[in-house]
Amino acid sequence: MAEPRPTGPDTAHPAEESRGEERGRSYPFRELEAAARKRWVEERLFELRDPMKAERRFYCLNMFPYPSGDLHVGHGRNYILGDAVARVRKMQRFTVLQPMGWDAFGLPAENAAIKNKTHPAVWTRKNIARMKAQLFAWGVMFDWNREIASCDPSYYRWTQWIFLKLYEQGLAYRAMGSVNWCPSCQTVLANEQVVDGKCERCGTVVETRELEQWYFKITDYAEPLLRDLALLEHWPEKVRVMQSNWIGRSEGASVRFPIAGREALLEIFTTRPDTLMGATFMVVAAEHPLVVTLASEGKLSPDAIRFVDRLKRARVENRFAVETEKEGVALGVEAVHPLTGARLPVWVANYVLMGYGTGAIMAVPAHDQRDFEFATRYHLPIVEVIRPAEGPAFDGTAAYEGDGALVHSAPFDGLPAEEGKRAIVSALEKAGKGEARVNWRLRDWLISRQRYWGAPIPMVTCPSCGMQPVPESELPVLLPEQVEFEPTGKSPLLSNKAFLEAKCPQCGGPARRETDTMDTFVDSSWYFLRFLSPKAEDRAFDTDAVNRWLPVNQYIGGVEHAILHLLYSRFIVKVFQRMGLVSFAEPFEHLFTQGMITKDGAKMSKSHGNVVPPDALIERYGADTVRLYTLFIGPPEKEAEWNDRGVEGAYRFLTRYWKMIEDFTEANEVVPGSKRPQTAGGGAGGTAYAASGPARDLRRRVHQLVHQITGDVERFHFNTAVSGLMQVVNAVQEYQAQEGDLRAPEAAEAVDLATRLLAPLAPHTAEGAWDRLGHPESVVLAPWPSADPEAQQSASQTLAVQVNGKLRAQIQVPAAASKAEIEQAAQADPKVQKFTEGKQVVQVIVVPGKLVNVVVR
RNA sequence: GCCCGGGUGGCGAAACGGCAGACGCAGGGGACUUAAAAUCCCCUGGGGGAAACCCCGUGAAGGUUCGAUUCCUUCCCCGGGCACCA
Repeated sequence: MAEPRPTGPDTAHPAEESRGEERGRSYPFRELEAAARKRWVEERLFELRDPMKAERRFYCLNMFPYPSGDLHVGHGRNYILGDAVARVRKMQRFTVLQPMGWDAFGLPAENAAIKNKTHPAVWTRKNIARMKAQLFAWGVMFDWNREIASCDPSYYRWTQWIFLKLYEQGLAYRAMGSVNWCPSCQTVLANEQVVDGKCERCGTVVETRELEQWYFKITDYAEPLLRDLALLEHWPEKVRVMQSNWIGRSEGASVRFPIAGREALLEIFTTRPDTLMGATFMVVAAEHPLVVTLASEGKLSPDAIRFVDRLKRARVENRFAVETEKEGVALGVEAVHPLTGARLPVWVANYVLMGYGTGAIMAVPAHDQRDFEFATRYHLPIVEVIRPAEGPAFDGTAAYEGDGALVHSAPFDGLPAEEGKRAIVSALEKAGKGEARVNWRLRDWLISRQRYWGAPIPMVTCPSCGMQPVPESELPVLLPEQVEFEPTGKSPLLSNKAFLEAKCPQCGGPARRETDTMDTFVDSSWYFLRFLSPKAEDRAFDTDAVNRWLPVNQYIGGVEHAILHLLYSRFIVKVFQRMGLVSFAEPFEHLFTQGMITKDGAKMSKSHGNVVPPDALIERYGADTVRLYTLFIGPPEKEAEWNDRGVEGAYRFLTRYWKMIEDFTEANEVVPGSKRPQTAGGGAGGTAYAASGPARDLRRRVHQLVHQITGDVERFHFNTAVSGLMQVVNAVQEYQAQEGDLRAPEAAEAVDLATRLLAPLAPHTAEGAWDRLGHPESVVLAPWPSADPEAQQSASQTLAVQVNGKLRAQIQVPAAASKAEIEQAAQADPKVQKFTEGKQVVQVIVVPGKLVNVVVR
């Protein structure tokens, strides 16, 4: 994947004369864009040479894409935002790393390959070339020397190495379990890849199967993963909440109920140990070991057998339907209450899930609505044990789930619920029947896939030594080229004999290679570390460079990765931190999730037929127009509707900007690319500025806008930054209309500032303008302007005057006017007097620089 | 059900508690042109008025405040996340 030369893709457009269209003439974007990109590549302006030499580093990262083929304008938003941020930081004198890579393993390549009878590698490489050319055409500049692709053996070798490290730590294990099975993709899926009971990829309803699979023990890290969300203050609140919900911590108690007449214990988890004395029966899930044991002993009633079978089948078909009425069957066994010794019947029911807690609950119908409904239906006893100090208590029509004090719970009667919890838990501890416990919703990460296009899991099974990891020195375990990858439900790698045969690393005897491949989320959980040493052959990543450059300063991507990718990446980094391989706890400092771009109210997709391809737009208006419109369309974190007419507006603006540059250079006889001394620089000293008049007004306005735009860019408000730039050009135009030319130093300064502000947003046009303005250096290297606070000041100020909060007049006062003078001027205004006449002025509020409010009665 | 967002002109949207609608799109009028395109100028939230001006207006209703699109309470609608989670 690595390019030997520091060049962009060779499909870049040559400067081409516009065919018949008048557009290209007044604003020659084709020539400008070709020349600018050529210059950036030739001058290697976007390459990070030595990571260890960077003084002020800025790591700007876009989530690397899956190479699915053509990019549309929605994808573009992501890269345009990142590019704008990177360019601003560069102008602010940061050493910037903005790399790009390809999340290149995965099912679509395989499916496309099956359809088109090509190899997934061929399809993937073709798409990468295509997408790279598109990115280049957008003027999005990455450090292509650092390009990586997760399907490249030089990369997945280290994905396999990571697997081995996790295996060494006991964090990778193989186990039997209920797994999500997609019958269409013919593979297992992680919990995170199942959305509304359907396969995230293809939308097929997912089935549950009992299979032996590989897992990463992410649950070991549940606590730090949750706790450290607090460190991510620069992440959107929304994403942190989603992660927090997904990890799902709940505090409560683990309680063991002996089963009458058996050795077995029924262990449950509850968040309400205070209601222990109100437990009147027990419920287990259909898949619970107790049910399995009873079935194998032939002790299940025919009713129970039928019920359990039906439930299991229903779960396969529609296990996510919540509206189902609560149903169950008594198992014919009894649990013994750990504190009272009471006998509680054990039921199996549809509303208890094996996947959470222990798959068994104590039912407290008076204080849990689900238990209440079940108890009512099957006429099970209900005991009230919590009663509020005031207000409605349990009344027999619905469960009371609120707070209160314990009743019918001797010897705990009268205790407030919180104290009751503690007292009951300690009583359980004393009796050896339970203890306080934290329960997590998070499950282990299922990483094996029975598909071809992924990194092979580096394990072998030896008939005499058992399961053995492949030694590091033998990595990578290469993915064989010759396989049948038609999905059969079994790994395609089984079809390649040569691949299957391995040598046992322990005894040297014949062994069999693991044929599952890894979930592609493993590939993407560490790629951001690889960019610092993308070609290293002796290690996954360079610890020193990574410690210097991470956490990533700005990570940008779609909110659809809020859970999966971001959680896994955080997990892997935490594992590495514990191993001493990295010195930071979190991989991404600032996270920005951009909104989707829709067309005709829907997400762009081939099936909707509403995809807006960028190529024709770039051909017609130029990349800068597309960039500017994309940034202007709305707040970047929000969804936005694409509007072709809006593109015209951006084009018109750039045309006006370009006319401004031409008028300016003509009026001042500037020679492009000359070393002519600059007319003005951001607040350059020694330049004589007019004290008043249109030139002074222009300067003030422009400096105010520099201030505004700098703040906008800092806060990702690119839409208002573009609007601010439009106002700069409008101000210059108005000035020109008034004064007739652009020869004043204030005009020169305005043109200079406008160009530097434009540089990150419409970089090609700004580059061309910068050259016309006489700068020998690229605008990429120009300093970001700073607003002169003094220039923003005005000699007089316009204040709004309100009477009782209603706007009534405008007054002009000197900037230095005192509060008393302002009050007086406001009350002297005839329009104000109209409303204050005959009334008593109670109070006058003066907001400096803004308004005056005269309060009358 | 719980937790996040969000509701502002014809449209995309602006607005540290301080002049609601910046900037742009669309629309209307005009200039230039034989004409069109492009470009430039003016108008463009609703109502009243000849005008000056006045009244209303940020999903709804209340509240806090000299002043609320902004803060608080309740409710309605839209988008997203989680969900028989014990």
